[in-house]
Amino acid sequence: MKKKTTIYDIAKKLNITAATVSRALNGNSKISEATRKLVEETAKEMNYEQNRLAQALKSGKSYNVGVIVPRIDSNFFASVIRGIEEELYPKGYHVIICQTHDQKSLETENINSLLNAQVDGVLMSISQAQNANDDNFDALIKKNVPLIFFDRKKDIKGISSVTIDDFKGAYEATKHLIDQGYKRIAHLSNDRSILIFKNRYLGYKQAILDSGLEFDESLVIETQSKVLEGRKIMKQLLELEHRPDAIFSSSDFTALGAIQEIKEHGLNIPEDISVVGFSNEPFTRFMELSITSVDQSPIEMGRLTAQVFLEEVNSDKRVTSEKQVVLTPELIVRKSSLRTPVKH
Amino acid sequence: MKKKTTIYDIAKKLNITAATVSRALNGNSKISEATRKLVEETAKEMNYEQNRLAQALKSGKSYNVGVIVPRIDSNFFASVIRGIEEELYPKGYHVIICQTHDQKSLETENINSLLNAQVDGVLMSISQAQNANDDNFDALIKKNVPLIFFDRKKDIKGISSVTIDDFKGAYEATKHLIDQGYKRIAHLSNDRSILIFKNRYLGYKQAILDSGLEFDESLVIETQSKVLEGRKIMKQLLELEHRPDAIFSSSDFTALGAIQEIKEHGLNIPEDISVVGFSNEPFTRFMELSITSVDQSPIEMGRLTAQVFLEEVNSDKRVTSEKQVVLTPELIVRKSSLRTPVKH
DNA sequence: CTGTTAGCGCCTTCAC
DNA sequence: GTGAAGGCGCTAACAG
Repeated sequence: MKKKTTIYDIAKKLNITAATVSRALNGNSKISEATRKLVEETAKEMNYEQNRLAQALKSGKSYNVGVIVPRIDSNFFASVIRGIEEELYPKGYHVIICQTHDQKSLETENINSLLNAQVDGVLMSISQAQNANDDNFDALIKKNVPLIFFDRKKDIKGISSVTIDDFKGAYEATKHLIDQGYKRIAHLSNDRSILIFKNRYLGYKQAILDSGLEFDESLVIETQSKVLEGRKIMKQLLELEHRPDAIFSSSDFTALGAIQEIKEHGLNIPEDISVVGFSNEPFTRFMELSITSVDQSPIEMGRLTAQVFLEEVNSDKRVTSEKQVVLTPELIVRKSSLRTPVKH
Repeated sequence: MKKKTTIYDIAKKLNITAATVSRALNGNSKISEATRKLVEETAKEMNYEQNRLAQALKSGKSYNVGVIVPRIDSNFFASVIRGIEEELYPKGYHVIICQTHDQKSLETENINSLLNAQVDGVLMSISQAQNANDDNFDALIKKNVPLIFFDRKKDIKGISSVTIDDFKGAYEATKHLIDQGYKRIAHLSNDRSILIFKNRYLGYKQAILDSGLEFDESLVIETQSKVLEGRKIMKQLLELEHRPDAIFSSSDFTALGAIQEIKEHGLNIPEDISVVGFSNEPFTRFMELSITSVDQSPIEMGRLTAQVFLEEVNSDKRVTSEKQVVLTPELIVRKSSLRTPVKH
């Protein structure tokens, strides 16, 4: 690597000290307009660029934040990340992205690795926990590294979070099905130790109870957010003596799998069985049979998460009580659940 | 943040110097087994962790590498990134991911930003260039920061790359169509100043010429890798007096758009029009009408890219000639192009 | 307003 | 084998 110019080089050239150069470059108020200009010009002339590593060492801040998600190849997480970046880049922060692939071991590894890299904070969506994995967060909390959950959170005292109102989203999705006349609505759930899935389940349940329909726990099935899992589960449901006439899935991917299976069994959607997903992944719109889903405004979620982080990192009092931001979901009705077909 | 223990703390406790501690921890040979053990134990005991910022400042290496891609919410790029991570994490590197969203301005911004963060290298897939954007790379090259292209590359002297044989992939895809008896094959291309698209075009063209069919340049259309673009273009093609009977698309997303448009016009796939995409995105498999596509083994591509980076960064002679790794693509035949339907 | 000094945490000669 | 000293590049406290 070519030798880079430092503030000393500038100082020497101008017969002043490095400190002065530093001050001039950092907008310190106690500096003459003349030298400031001079320094700035010379800096540009000499192609000076601040060494962030040195600055980081000095300040103890790396200006890197870690973002941990289950995976990045879903539009939802990719969009949240985009929102985070949009908010953080202008403030000089970089984002290090880690994927857990829903494995606890990777989650642990990622956290340690980020800690080791001296990140200034960690924004994360937790992975599916085979068992409680709170110890993963302990390391962060113990070191007082700002931790903020988005979407998939756990309730931990003092930890802020940005989520959507999953209960409401699920409630409305289920109510939409009920309003259409469906009576036996199954719910494809997911690991309910993760709050979003728990809340979607509760919203679903409440909608059913509120409508006076019978709530049948056996129609609630926990699975993973994967197309093939959706197929597998749907297959079981179709073999039921008294099969469901509608599906509310906590994931678009499982919903897609369910749809495939339903069609393969020669049934029609939404006439025989109606399907609603969750997340509003782009493919739900692009399918020939477009899928009704719940939008989570992921970019907004990312921006808000970043903002909460910035607030925390810029406040000295580290004992601030946590902040819980909750976004409102939006049901997007499409063909897969609408008995009177609409154009979309 | 709680005060972290440094090598000085360990030194003080053991009545030795920080230098000795450093040596013990770094596996320096000239150190007694006794003190090494002692130091290691005390380090663990005191919860010591190396401050990577300090080490970075000292060594001039940040152990961060930048990865720049057009977007991360496509399975292809997400998978390449996964491959890169798998290779780099064990070596202590972190990956900073940047998206260009195919905008040149963002590409420039990202490069500068990464440079500013003192990354040890940049692995990138270039964005669609409205005009030549070589100056973007100049900054990197000038600073002697290892730059490695994957997938979307430019031919720049001294810059290594990892790609697949796009010509071959396109040739085989086109040949597959020809073998099925299709005679008027259109090609949905993309910015051909990017080599992958140029090569896919050339492979397509060669397959047609080799088969004795007439090559019609008007059936080659440049567009963007987006579903809606695919629809738009397909609409135009369908209005042609002598419309094509097959489509070879350089992108799965455009292929999907084309398929939607074809269906909407009441035509059958693959009977009336056959469609082949490129990239083997998961949705091509999951569609009811599964889409024939060309697999690019993205994870492998990521791993190889990372390996090339590691080689470069670990060799002193910075004037090594570039390395060009080329992977072999694989055509995955599915319903959208196979006249005798198969199960998939 | 600007110079001096010191230190962030680590590593690497150079001595002994 | 280990200690002493200096420096990576920058900034902040203290002088003046």
